[in-house]
Amino acid sequence: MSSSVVTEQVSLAVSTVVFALRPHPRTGETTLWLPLVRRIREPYEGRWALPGGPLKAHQDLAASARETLADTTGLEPAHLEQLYSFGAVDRSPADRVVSIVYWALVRPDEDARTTETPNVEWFVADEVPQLAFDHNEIVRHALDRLRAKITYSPIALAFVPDEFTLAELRGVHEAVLGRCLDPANFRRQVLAGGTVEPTGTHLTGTSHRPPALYRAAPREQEKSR
Amino acid sequence: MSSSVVTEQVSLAVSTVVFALRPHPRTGETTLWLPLVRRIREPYEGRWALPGGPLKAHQDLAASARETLADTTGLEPAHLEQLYSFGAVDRSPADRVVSIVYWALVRPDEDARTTETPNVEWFVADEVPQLAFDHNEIVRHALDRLRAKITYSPIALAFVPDEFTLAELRGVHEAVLGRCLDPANFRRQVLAGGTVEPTGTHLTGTSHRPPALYRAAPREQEKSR
DNA sequence: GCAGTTAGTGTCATTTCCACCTTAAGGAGC
DNA sequence: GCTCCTTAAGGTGGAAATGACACTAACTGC
Repeated sequence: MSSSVVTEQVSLAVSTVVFALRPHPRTGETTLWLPLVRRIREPYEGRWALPGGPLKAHQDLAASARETLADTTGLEPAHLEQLYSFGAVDRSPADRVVSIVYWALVRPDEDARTTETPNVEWFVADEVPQLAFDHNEIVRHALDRLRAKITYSPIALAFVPDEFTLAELRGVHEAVLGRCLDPANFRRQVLAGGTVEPTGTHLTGTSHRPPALYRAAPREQEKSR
Repeated sequence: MSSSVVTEQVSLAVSTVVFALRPHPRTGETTLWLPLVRRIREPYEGRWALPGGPLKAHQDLAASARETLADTTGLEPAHLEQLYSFGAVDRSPADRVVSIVYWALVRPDEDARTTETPNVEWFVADEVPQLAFDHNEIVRHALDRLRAKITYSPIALAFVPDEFTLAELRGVHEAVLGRCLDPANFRRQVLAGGTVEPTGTHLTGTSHRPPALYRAAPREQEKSR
């Protein structure tokens, strides 16, 4: 009977898909990257996997995601949001693990502060190797969500510094969606949305017409979902 | 030490918010209802709560939701989808419980087959009493999601029988959104969407012009999200 | 046949979206 | 100084989607 109690055990983990923007190693275009952690024990020892860890009893879900991120990669993302929970019975070979997965966005300045260790490495999001568990499926899920959400939500702001030009913001959209956007129409849409406001200053030293700087507008309410 | 192991324990439950359409007891307009289960032990003994139960080690998440639904309410929903996972440390007084919550839609025919017991009762979704745990917040979350999703996804089909008139389908949208829709514009949008196809037959015996019957079109691909 | 009721179509004004053009404002080179 | 080049910023017009509403069609009940 005691052994059946052990097999009835379901353990709970929290993992995170972290996205940052960096130039693609071959094309040079900015694209999505994500950090992976090398597994140092079975199952899937040696394989790359999403950063994560077991949920502690005294910790909220998002707090757990933040902690393991800080511990393993040194990152403190600007945006963190629950993605989905994965709980297929056979997703881990021996034991039963349910993973609550978050996804996060980090700014370039934060991104540069990543801990560099042999067991943490960044990959182009669309070219990740074969991962441990069902993590390839999870990454796919996160990419789909990010690309869908950027079209109707101002999350792109989590990718840019406090003050930014509309061209920078457009660059984020273009990198995420993987296609060019009309500068004029993009400008209109963003300004009409009311999610950004001009700082009144301009960026100088650009060898062409200086663009206006903007910042995130104080939002009155944010739809979670 | 052994007692600290006990407090480190996190248990995992799966609950479901089930929606069905029924006439409002006062106004008579069809509105959203959901079944609640009376708690028969502490904590929150006697309070109403969402149907749910602990996750078993051999069961997928959705399967667990289906099973507890069948056991407690006798329902087999036409649509079942993961909503969100709730894991605040203080959401259950004594122990630590993380709930993975699904939401479901049932057709009227299925709805009528509900098990009637003193411990299961249906409530108007916008008028639920104070519930156990954070279940009021969860219901609010599910309502928001349903109302958002019905505007860009053909989930309304999960509320109607195999063959239906466009007026019925429009009634579903109106009940969920709580406002009237223009019949002409609704028809155009639905037909342009390609999610339904005419059966070629008409509904007879209506004491006015017989409406055409439709069924769900075989969808090539469905976006999860 | 006529009234009443709902199904289904047509129309038109308004808005949004999208492609593209024009002008503005700087620096670099001469 | 002037011209060239590059990017910012705004304007324009056509296509498409949206929404309000009029109109015709088909049936029942009297």
